[in-house]
Amino acid sequence: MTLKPRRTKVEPPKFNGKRPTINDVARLARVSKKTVSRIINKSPFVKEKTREHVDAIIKELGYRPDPMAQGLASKRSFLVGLIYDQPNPQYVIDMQQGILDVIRGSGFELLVHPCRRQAPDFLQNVRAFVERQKLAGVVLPPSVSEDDALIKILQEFDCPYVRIASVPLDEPEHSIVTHDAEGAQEAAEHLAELGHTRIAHVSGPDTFRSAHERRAGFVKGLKAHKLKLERELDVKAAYTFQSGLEAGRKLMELADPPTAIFCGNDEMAAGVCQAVREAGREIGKHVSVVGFDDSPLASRLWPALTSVLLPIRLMGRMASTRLLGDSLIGEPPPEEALGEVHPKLVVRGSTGPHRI
Amino acid sequence: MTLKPRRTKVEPPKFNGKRPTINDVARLARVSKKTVSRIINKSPFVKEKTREHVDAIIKELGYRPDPMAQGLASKRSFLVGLIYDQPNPQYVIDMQQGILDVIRGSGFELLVHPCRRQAPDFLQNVRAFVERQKLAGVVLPPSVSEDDALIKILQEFDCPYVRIASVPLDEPEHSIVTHDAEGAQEAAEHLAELGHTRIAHVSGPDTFRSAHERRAGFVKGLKAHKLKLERELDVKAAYTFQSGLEAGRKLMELADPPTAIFCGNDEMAAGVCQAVREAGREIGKHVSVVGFDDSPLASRLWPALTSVLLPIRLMGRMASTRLLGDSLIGEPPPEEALGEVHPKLVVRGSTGPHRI
DNA sequence: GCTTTCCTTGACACCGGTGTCAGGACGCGC
DNA sequence: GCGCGTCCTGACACCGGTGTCAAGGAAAGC
Repeated sequence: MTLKPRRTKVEPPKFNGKRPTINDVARLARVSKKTVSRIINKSPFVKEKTREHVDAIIKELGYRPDPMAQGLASKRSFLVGLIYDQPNPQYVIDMQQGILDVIRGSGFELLVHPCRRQAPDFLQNVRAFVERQKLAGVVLPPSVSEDDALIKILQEFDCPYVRIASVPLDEPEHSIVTHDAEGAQEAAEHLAELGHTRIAHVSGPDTFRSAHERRAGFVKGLKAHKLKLERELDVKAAYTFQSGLEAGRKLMELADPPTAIFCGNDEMAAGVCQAVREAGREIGKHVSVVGFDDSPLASRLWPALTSVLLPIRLMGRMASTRLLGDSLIGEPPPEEALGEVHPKLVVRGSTGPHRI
Repeated sequence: MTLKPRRTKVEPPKFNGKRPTINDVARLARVSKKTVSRIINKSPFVKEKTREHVDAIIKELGYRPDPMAQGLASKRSFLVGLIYDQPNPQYVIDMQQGILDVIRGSGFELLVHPCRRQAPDFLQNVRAFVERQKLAGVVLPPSVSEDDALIKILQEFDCPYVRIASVPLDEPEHSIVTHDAEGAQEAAEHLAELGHTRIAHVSGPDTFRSAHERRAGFVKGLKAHKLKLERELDVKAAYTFQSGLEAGRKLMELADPPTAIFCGNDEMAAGVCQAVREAGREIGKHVSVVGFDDSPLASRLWPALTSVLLPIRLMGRMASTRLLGDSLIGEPPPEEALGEVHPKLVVRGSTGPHRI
């Protein structure tokens, strides 16, 4: 309830009781409103001296352009859209936070638009959203980033976009690549090096490209150790806890159950852990489990989950930096200017050496 | 990758290659644009026949008013703000989802605005946000809902708001009450009825009213069973996993540690569970643990966490229903029209009878 | 010195709606 | 038939910016 006392309210000098407009600035600066407009838009065709003079008045008045008016006139808003179909709350929050890290203070705002890609009106819905809001750009995490029809619509409306994908796309300037396969490969090798040979995989749904990538990287990692993914140890699930639980039960019921399980994400890994326990076996001892995402959940489980870390917040920063580019004030930190990230395995208690 | 085939694109009849405007509608309907404006704003001063005629043209053209233009002219946008300072991702996601449940399809959109209430520029920041965007309304979950200075700013800009609070406020028409104390009381009684007498509490930070309420309700529940909260069993934490872990360790180091622990939220409960395990004791057997929120985390832990359920998504629906009221199409479901919710204890494996 | 060219600025229409207010149509009482 | 109130509609200015284009002034070329 008690907070530090705040600075006394800094009342910005108001004009005639209300917000100053571009007309007020123009009048006081004795220039046309068009010149003021040029200055707030950083047009290069303004004499240095004029700019300084007007900038001073702008600061004095505390003038800030009205986004609605700008939007109406220029047919482009200052809203960034985040369109997603993601079951994982932490992913969404981190992504939002990353985008906000970048746009904060730049005059842009974040509009969130969850959707269900499977819904029959998905495209109509997104089309209406994009068309009406005249978005400054949209960030597309998986799996919407993989929807070609959606991309077409965005192009049709000249709406800039950045796709976040697990593999390089044909338009690198509009994408952030996460190389999921590398992380999965690392996970497989980690388990193989612990001596496991009967290693199972619980994969995400077909509708996610990442599910394929993670599985493929995993298989590749196994192959590097002369192992392969047995058919009965290759289970499909849905990136949800419940589906992981069911997949885990199926694996535990096998005549010769696996001693290690790599899961396509942490939610499913949590479900698998529960199934392992139900079967009376101990995580990290009888059965090693690895997740993917390194969500907070991973460290809250017991034993804590070994998982593949994806720097989602950084990805959000990268995506919005790409999107807005020069519209932003100042140079972005170098790491944000990149277009790729690499997953990293975080080893915790849920994986341990194979016991005979 | 494979999705059900979608309906073929329903191309809305466009006007001259671009979106139809109010002028197009007016011209085709042979009325003034003002009359069209009246119709889209559901003004009662329009003859039934005129309305039908114009509505037909609107539908035929697929006309939708431009939110920017409406915003500029009416000085009010169609954006709903969610201003929050919440460490719990699941809370935020659920709240967002609840709001979106209601506004979807009504032309409103959701703008997210996380902030740190402790930051020196907190008020300036929110003020700028509200002033510039001319929000249709804002939803204020705890703890920002408890900030009187913030409320004043919103009133100053005539920005409608709904506060979500753990106790009734002095403006019931602008608030959703969650009665946290009831849930905490229920948790205390549950533990007492299991035979526990040395019951600890790990509370949230002072900056959250809910932390007080939950503690107070808990104490009340104890009192009903002639128990009281010992000073050494009353630990303050910060609603985070890490702080819960530290609080749990402190409790486990006591000469006479508690046999049951009620935590102000699930994150802290997860930390406490970990501390209990570190101390070599078993959850639900040697030490019972109860959380608050019933977040997904609760059911993913092992044993699953007994927790107090708060219907956050419903709260989000209620809040936005209140906010937008008549601007929404159709009647809201009765449950959403209410202004109160009541927490409910969900018993799982983390609590069990006291053993001597 | 005069013309040409480039740079800088402003006038004005326009973006797509809403607010104000005046005026026409209509029904009613006398 | 006239006056009056009610109901409905449209003309027009306006919201606060941006796009277009032409003009003014300075610098460069002859």
